[in-house]
Amino acid sequence: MQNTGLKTAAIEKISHKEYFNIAVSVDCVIFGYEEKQLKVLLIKSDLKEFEGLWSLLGDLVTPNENLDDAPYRVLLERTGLKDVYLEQVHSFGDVHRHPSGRVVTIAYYSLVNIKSHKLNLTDNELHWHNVAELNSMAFDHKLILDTCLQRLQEKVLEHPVVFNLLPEKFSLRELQDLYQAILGQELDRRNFRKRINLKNWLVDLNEMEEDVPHRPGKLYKLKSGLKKISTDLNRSKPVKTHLV
Amino acid sequence: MQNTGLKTAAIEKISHKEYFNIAVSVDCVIFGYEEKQLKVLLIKSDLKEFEGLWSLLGDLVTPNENLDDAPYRVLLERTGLKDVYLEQVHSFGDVHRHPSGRVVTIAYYSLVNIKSHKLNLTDNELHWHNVAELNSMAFDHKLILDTCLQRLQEKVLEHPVVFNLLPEKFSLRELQDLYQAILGQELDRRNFRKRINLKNWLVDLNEMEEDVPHRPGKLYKLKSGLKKISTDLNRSKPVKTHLV
DNA sequence: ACAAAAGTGTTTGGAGTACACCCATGG
DNA sequence: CCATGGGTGTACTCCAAACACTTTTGT
Repeated sequence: MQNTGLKTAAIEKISHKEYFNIAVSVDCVIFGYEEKQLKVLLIKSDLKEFEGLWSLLGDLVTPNENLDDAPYRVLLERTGLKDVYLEQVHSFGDVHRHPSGRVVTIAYYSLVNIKSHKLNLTDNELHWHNVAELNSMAFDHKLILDTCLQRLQEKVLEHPVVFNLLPEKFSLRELQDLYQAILGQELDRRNFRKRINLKNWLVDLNEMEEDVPHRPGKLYKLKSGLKKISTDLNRSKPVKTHLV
Repeated sequence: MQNTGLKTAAIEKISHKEYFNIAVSVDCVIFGYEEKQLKVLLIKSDLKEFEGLWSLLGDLVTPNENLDDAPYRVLLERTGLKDVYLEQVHSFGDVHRHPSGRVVTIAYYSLVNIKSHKLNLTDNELHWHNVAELNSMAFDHKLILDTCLQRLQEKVLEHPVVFNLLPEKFSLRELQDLYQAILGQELDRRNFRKRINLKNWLVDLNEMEEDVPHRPGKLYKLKSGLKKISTDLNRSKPVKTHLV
């Protein structure tokens, strides 16, 4: 083969080395649910510039880990949880978004059951915040949170993901409360039940709630086969056009 | 104020400098439309590793440009077009996705009218490819293309974006052909027209097609106020729940 | 006259929405 | 018996889908 004018990757790397000067991070919007409120797990910023403000859990991507593995690592390190639901949402890369230097961050949200990891967050400066009450945050993290919440709101309408926030067994009332917390609006009970029924996501356990101060409701669980945990790129169905 | 244990950004930068070792690029899936086929603008790979394969138009993000500005720059440099429609889609960052080193790329798609920039692509190795006929590409660009196409397919169902691919004036037949090319399926003419009518996107120009070898159709244009060009984060309406 | 596409309407089914009453349990 | 939520059905409207004939123009 002659000299074709093509360059090898090795040569290209040399010619571009001044560009390898941007850090890449991931930020995780870790959603939880408790007492009828959607929560997000935050940490007190350790940067002087943002003293007193809260920030998302994130970390720089290390040179030898895949981008999509980084948020799993962050989750594991911070909450001890594996097999969480994670979805990549959006990248944020304004020049001055981070005071330490040029950091492009890729935002993910995850859904975790608060009860299942009460343990790991006693010592550090981690706290669950009510999403509805959050105002300013460190960096551009409020924007990231809003973007992820919006994505979650769209997601839950069509996909059975909220079950990652609930215990194994739950009543329809609990499920409805959760949807209301995520969507930020009240839903009609009868229509909600019809709609959930149509989705065919649930199995009736033939068990009842206990220790409730009123008539107990039936308990359900997510139908097996509808994997709770999954990543983003799993559209197997064709596009629903509504245009055919 | 005492020493609070907080670090300044400058100090943090020093402690993390070994991480500023990943390059960030953007890759643009530039869609066009011609002869009833959805096209994508590609360039012959200049890397020996991918000799003979085609790749998306992309570039490294420079240290002093905002992430979302980078794809505009790429578009401008490659096609001479400003004010194109651009949407950020997804980030790809597997460790070995790029032979030159660690490169995390953020994928965007854009919609351009092929006719409006015929000029700039004579010299270089740029060509419009039929999306439906593309198989292997350089890097992970086939995956990126597929992801962007999927996003485009979802987008066009609800948002008036396809008009960026059409001339100012068009017939409903042309519009339907375009939707069919994007969605990869045939649509019923009567239902399609009803649906488009419901969307209320178009203005009837009271003009007719000319020089067609059959009965001419009426011409329409996009209603003004429905800006053709826009970026991603412009959801003003609340979530449509279908659950209230 | 023929070819090619424009233009148009009806019927059916499914799903969203609004809405009100009785039931079961704990206190 | 009261409070609290559980559980249910109907009527209406809107939209998607399937489907066929007549009209207009160029050749």
